Amino acid sequence: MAKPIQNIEFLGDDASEYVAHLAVDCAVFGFHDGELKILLTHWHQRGRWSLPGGFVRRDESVDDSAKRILRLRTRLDDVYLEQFHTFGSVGRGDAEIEGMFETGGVHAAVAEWVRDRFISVGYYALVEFSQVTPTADGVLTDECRWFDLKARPPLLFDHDAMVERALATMRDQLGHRPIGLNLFPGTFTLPELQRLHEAVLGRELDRRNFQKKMLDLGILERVGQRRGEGVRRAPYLYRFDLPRYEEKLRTGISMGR
Amino acid sequence: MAKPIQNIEFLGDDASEYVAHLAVDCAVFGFHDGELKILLTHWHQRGRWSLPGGFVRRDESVDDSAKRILRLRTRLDDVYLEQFHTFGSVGRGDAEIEGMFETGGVHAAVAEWVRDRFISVGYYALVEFSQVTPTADGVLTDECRWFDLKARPPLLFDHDAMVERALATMRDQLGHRPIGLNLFPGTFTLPELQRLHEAVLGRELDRRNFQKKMLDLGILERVGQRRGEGVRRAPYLYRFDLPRYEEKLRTGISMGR
DNA sequence: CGTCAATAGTGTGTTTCAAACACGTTATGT
DNA sequence: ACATAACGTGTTTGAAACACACTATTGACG
Repeated sequence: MAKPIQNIEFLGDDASEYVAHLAVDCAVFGFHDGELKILLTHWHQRGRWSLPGGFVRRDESVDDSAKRILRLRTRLDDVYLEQFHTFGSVGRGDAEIEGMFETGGVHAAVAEWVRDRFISVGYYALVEFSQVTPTADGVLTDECRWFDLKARPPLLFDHDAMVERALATMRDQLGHRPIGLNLFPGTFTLPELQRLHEAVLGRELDRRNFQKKMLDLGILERVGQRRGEGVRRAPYLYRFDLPRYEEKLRTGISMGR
Repeated sequence: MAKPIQNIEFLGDDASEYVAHLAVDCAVFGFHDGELKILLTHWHQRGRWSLPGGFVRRDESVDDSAKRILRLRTRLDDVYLEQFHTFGSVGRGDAEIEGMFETGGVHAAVAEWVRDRFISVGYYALVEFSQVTPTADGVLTDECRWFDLKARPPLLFDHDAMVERALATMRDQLGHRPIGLNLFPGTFTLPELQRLHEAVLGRELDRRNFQKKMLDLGILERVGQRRGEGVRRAPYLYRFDLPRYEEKLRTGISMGR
């Protein structure tokens, strides 16, 4: 095992700027090469991965904490973010934290603070894959990168359960908000959008009904034909018609399941 | 205004048994006389009402806190309980707490603790109206009783927003879990069940489709005919067929909207 | 060099089932 | 008998499931 952490400067010298017992973890989703991706950070002492997380400053809302943590790990502002569940078991992560912090050092109080009981508020984020610059904090974690959701490693703490819950929430929301808007750059094709929905739902959809439904919503605008990259017909490119999209959000979208 | 509180024994002498900054609030729903009811507690210093709430003990999960708080206010065990959202704004409830606690007393440290920033985890509960014995804590609150959801008073803190969110969550769940099981005593009639669904959804449903759907689920069992209470035909009584109900929960219920 | 197979996308159906809506019947008490 | 509310059996409508045909692109090959 790697040596215990002594430098916990990122918390401030005495952690007094942060709300005790409270953490935020983010399930950050992207979409690339027809696959749903998730952003993970690597804990060098454990040699294992977790969701990006952080603590709540005394002067910011929990929502704002999530935004800040996300900005630190992705270098992105204005990200689509939604709280999905709060995790408050007694033992969550004790085993993983054990031995990770120096108890006798200058930051003994901070080590104590970190090893105390924690409740974590879970958020999920939808981001444009190509816009993200994955960034580790360099203290607890030494690497931050995308994983294929389906091929992700087992995670630290209770983060596997968090991912499952985040996905379940996304599935529920998929009928009410077209999450493609946040995951794609300006334009995309209907087959891409469909693959995204399939990845979230975990099952295949009927192309004809899917296209009918999406186009009938009236929030998509065809912008041209994409140059084909292989031996096949080129699909049309679309973009979201933002005014109509906002209107639909108000009246309540229904995109079935 | 009433005099500040000095006796905060319910927290323990120094609040050290509780997790700082963390609270739990419960939206407790019942159903009676064809109306959806909510349980509220009255703060005598403020002369206003709030959701029943409490703090998280260091040795219990947040879910268990909610169960304990519920037991204290309803005298009921084994209640259907579900977390719906965590509220973490910076200013939530500052104005209402201000001046409610004695600062110079024996419990100065506790007063400090209570007036510090709080994040609250919201739960909603579904209970059998007639089984509940509403019980105030007698310290912060002097009364606890049912209100018609539609005729509830404006609540303290951010509890109005909490109720709205709890209802929104219930509406989403209504399609997946037949919440009637938790709100009714053993037996009930289909018109009653429909009125419940209508109260949650906030709109009327078609009786014929509703009955068809509910009966086709195969989780209801007709047990007899109720004596009519007025000038009308008596409706049939039903009860949930628990084994089939559990089975349906596994395979995933769909009751439309 | 044309055409054909392979691939992936698009367009227009029919069938099937659930939601919306109409109408008639049954039980009960005044 | 009539007023009331519950119950039962429809038809119409719209969305989901599923079938089939057409289009565009490119590389292989006679």
